[in-house]
Amino acid sequence: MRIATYNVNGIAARLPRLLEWLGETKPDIVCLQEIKCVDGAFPRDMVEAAGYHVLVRGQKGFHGVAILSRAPATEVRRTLPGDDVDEQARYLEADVEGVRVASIYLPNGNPQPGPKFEYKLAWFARLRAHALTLLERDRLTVLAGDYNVCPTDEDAFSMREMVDNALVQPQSRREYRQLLMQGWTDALRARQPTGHIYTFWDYQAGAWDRDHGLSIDRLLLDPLAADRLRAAGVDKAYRGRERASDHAPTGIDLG
DNA sequence: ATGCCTATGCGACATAGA
Repeated sequence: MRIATYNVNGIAARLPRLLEWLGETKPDIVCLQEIKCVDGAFPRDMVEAAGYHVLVRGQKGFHGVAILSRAPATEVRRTLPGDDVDEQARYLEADVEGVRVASIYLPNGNPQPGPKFEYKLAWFARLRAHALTLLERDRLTVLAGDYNVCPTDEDAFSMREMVDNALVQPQSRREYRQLLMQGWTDALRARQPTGHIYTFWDYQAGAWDRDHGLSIDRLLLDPLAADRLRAAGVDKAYRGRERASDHAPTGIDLG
């Protein structure tokens, strides 16, 4: 079973790329982030015609997540517990063929310090609390998405350029490390312990051509899923295509 | 030190992204 995560940076602008990628790589489950549209504006018909069921948690203009699946999906929750007034569409959780999967769009947190950074850390803490309850279920679980954190210096092209960025701050890294320590396995790091595994290249300053990337999109596996991990990788070529997202699709193969 | 680039919204620039 192939499970992938893809921050599309606007589903309207990215639909040709998405359909192309679905047709060429045929993932079973896809977690999308930054669809940037309300539920009703998601191009459901086109995606269904490509052979996928669609769950959407949208928002006007910003953020927004979705889960696509070849098999029917049952929505489990569309908000992260712990804040009744949080309006931002950053979380969607579903069951697909016995796999619990979450599409996660963690807040960016820039500029830091400031309220956006505080929101990021608070959101991270809420995710940790909920992730613990998912682990306790002891079922096949995959938390896939844009975590907006570079856990180590190796996950950023330049620490000098990133030093003030929310993605590399000790507080952000601590939150991510605490999440992992619950018992999750970072699929890409499990398959490639050292070196760059970039998933994002900024549109600006020729970042793609210079390979100035960040490793921020990832799939976290519970112990049952980790036991079945066969492969993990970044579909890097899609970042270089016409009108690409600034993120590349990233995925795993579970045996 | 700053902007670089891209997408969206009721738009003719501002905001957000990372």
